[in-house]
Amino acid sequence: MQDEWHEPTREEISLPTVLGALADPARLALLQALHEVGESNCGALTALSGLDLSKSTVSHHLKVLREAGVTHTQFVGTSRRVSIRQDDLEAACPGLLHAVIGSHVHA
Amino acid sequence: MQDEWHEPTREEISLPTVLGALADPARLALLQALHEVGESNCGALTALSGLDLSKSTVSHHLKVLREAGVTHTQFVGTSRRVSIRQDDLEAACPGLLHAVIGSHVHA
DNA sequence: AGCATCGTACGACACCTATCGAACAATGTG
DNA sequence: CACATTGTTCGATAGGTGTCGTACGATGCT
Repeated sequence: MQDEWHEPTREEISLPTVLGALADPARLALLQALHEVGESNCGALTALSGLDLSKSTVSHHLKVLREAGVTHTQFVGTSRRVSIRQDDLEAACPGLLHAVIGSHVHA
Repeated sequence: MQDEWHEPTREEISLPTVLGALADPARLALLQALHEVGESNCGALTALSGLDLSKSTVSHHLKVLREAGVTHTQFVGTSRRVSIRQDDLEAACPGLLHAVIGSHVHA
């Protein structure tokens, strides 16, 4: 496969798209878990987030986060290393990530 | 008609729902206009936001914002007075409104 | 009363989305 | 090489969403 996906550049990150990516309890849970653990792979993230979703669904959610510019994904063997693009998000939507992570998610 | 709609209490405001309400360029534009002008009615808001949308569509968007707990709506004659629930939002999702309003919306 | 104005509600349409299972590709391990 | 592991992709399906036009209701004005 390729070495990386297409992820939006910092300038391409758009507020509505980011908000849309975060407007889902499952993705918020994934983001929360990711924030607590720093970086992780898909499988571990599924467990950490406490979500009961199929592999394909989690893969879909991570894709949405990635394509919105929220997360960065690297290929590591058969696994993926997912992390939050904190600096890029701070530049594109100042304060947003902190506000979202700060709120305890009462869905 | 009645005197007010059902709007969620401060405790009922949920992060995913608020994010979902904000995850639309039209609603962000309405919110931006509302923030600049303080409070307004539906018609004026449509003009101020620079949106080219039908009455029913704007009405729909304002309903989404209202039901998410983002805005408060009062009946004033045949018109409506719409305002942002700044305090409630700050209590439910600290920093979120400021972060969203702060970002210049490049949709 | 009659009419205009402001906004909501409804039905319709096209489109997007969350979810799943199954099939597939890539890599690591015996 | 055969097999297990990790994710992605595809097809399907059910349900949500943005948009519009039209019809309606409430209020104000003449």
